[in-house]
Amino acid sequence: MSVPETDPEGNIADPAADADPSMAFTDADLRRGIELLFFAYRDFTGDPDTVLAGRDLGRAHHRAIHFINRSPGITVAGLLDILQVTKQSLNRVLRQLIAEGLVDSREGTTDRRQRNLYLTEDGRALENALSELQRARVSRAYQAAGPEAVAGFTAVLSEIISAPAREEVLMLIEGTKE
Amino acid sequence: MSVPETDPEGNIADPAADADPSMAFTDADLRRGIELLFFAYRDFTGDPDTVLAGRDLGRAHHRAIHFINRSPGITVAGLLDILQVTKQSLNRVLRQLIAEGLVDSREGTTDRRQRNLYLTEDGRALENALSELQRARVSRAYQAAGPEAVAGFTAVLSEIISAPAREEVLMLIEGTKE
DNA sequence: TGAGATCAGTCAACAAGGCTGACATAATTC
DNA sequence: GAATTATGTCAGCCTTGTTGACTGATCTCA
Repeated sequence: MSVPETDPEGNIADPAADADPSMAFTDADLRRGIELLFFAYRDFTGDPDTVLAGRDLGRAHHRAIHFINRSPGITVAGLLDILQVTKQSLNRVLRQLIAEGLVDSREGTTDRRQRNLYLTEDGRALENALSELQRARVSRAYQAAGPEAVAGFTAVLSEIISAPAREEVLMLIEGTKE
Repeated sequence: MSVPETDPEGNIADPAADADPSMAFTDADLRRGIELLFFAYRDFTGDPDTVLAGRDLGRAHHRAIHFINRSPGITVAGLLDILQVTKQSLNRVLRQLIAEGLVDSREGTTDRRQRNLYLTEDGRALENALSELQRARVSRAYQAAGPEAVAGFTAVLSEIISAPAREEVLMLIEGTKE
C-alpha cells in the first residue's frame, strides 16, 4: 500500500495522492483494521468482566471506578462528561458503588451543590485488580510489538477519535496523576 | 514497572522483557493505551449506531450483517463461533434480519440441518452504508498517521487478542473475499 | 434580596441485547 | 435403530442504556 509522501512543510508531495487519497489504502486494509479493533476490544474488555462477575458489578461500574481513580474528587458532572451517559444511568451505578463501600461521595467545598467522588480503600483495591489485568494484556502486547509499533498504535487510535472532541480527550488522557 | 510472570490466560510472560529493561513501559504509558482504546472504540462504533437507530436495528445486527457479508453462506454455527454469543441471542437477531428482508437463510446443500446465511440486496446495501462510515473513519486515521503507524497499530492490536484463539482470529481476518 | 439557573438525586417506564434452562424437530452418523 | 448434531424456540432474568417529570439545595446575578 502506498501513501502520500510529505515534504518538510507538511504538504502532500504526490499530486496523484492529493487527487485521490482514498487510493492509499485498499478496502481490504481497512476491513482488517476494523475487524482487528473489534476482536482486540472484545478480549481487552473480557478480562475485567470475569472479575466483576460475581461481585454484582458490571462494565459500567468499572468505567466509573476507572475515572474516579484517575481523577479523585471528580464531580458527577465531570464524570458524566467523560462517560457520556445520562445522569440516571450513571446515578444508578454510583448508588450501587457507594452502597458497596467502594466510592465515597463528599459535598463540594467551594460549591456545596457538587459532589466530589473518591474511591475508598476497597474501591482502590478493586480498581487496581481490574486495571492490572488490562495493563498486563497491553504490556504484553507492547513488549511483543515493540516501541515503534506502540507509537503507531497510539497515533492511529488518536486519529480515530472524533475530531470535535479529540483535543479535549487527548488532553484528558495525557494528564498524569502520578 | 514490574512485568507480570503470567498473563490472564496463564501463559508465561515474554522472558526477553525481563532481560531488556529498555523495552519497559510505565504504568502511565499503559493507562494511556487503555484509555485511547476506550475512547477510540466508542467513537468508532458511534457512526453505524446513528444509522442503525430508526431502522429498529442495533449493534448486534450490524455485527451479524458484517460477518455474513464477509463470508456469504456462513452457517449459524460458524457465526456463533465468531460472535461468541449464545444461539438464543443470535437467533433473535437473525430472526429480525430475515423478517426485515436483509438476510436470506437457505437450507444447506451437503448437510440439510445447516442453514447457510446470505445478505439480500437490501442487506448488502445496508452493510455497505454501515461499513462505509467505518472505512471512512479508519481511512482518515490511516492517512493522517501514515503507513508505519498503521503497521504498528495492527501489530499491537494483533497482540492484544487473547493467545488461545489468536491464530484462528488472525487467519479469519486475513482471509480476503475479493 | 429575590428570581432564575445549576448540580445532584430520584421515580417510573421502556428497550436492546446479553444470559440460562428446557425442549422440539429434522437430519446425520455410528 | 439409537445417539448425536444443527437449528429454532419459549420463558424468564439481568445489565445498562434511554426519555420524561420532578424535587431539593445551592449558587449567581440583576
